[in-house]
Amino acid sequence: MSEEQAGQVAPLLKALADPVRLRLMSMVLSHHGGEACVCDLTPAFDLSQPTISHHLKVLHEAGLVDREKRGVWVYYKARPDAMAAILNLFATTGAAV
Amino acid sequence: MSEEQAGQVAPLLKALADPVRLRLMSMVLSHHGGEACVCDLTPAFDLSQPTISHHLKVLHEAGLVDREKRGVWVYYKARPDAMAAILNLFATTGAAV
DNA sequence: ACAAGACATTGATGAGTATCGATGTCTGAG
DNA sequence: CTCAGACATCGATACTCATCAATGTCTTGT
Repeated sequence: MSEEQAGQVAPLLKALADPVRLRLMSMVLSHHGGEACVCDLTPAFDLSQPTISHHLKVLHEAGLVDREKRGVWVYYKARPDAMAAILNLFATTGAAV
Repeated sequence: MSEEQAGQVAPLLKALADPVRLRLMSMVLSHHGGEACVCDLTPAFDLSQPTISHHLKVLHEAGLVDREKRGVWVYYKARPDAMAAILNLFATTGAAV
């Protein structure tokens, strides 16, 4: 794998490489409609609301989730292209095992 | 995904979530016999030998690679079970996209 | 025994990060 | 307009990490 490709994919993995963000991502993916608002996610953790907000921001800035404000609530949704990039990484590189 | 599962997989991703370690892993996987010695890996980077040794240690402690000393050289090899754990993560969780 | 080479470990430093409490911003209800 | 609630941002703190130079540990060749 090229140095450039590694530099592109590593930030995606970095954003996912946290138990909280991994669960957040999983919850967003498995939620009805593939999206979830913060109020759905926060209660599942023993963490403060600003901390969850921080983790969601990390996922968003990595390009893993989209953000949409509807009324009082903010909904997060997985970005298929980012997920595909990761799947592609392990499908090609990981297939050599 | 469960809190326990997240706590198990996150360290694996964390170990891979670095451009240098991603390339190291890729080089090990694509090398002849699925293994490579440090002398094969170090020259590919513009980093000091201790730094490469450090990254290999991180991959090893995460359980992603095995280590074997043969003569003067140390060979690193990917652990199929760890790779499978990651593949499984994205095959199940990521399939929902 | 000695020297050289391959790799690991140590110690230090600067950069990044997870977390919280406090505070700010927006939206809908009354 | 005012108030309450949902979420983000800010500032601070403690912790982790990537990197290097220096040094240590083996192993092989002479």
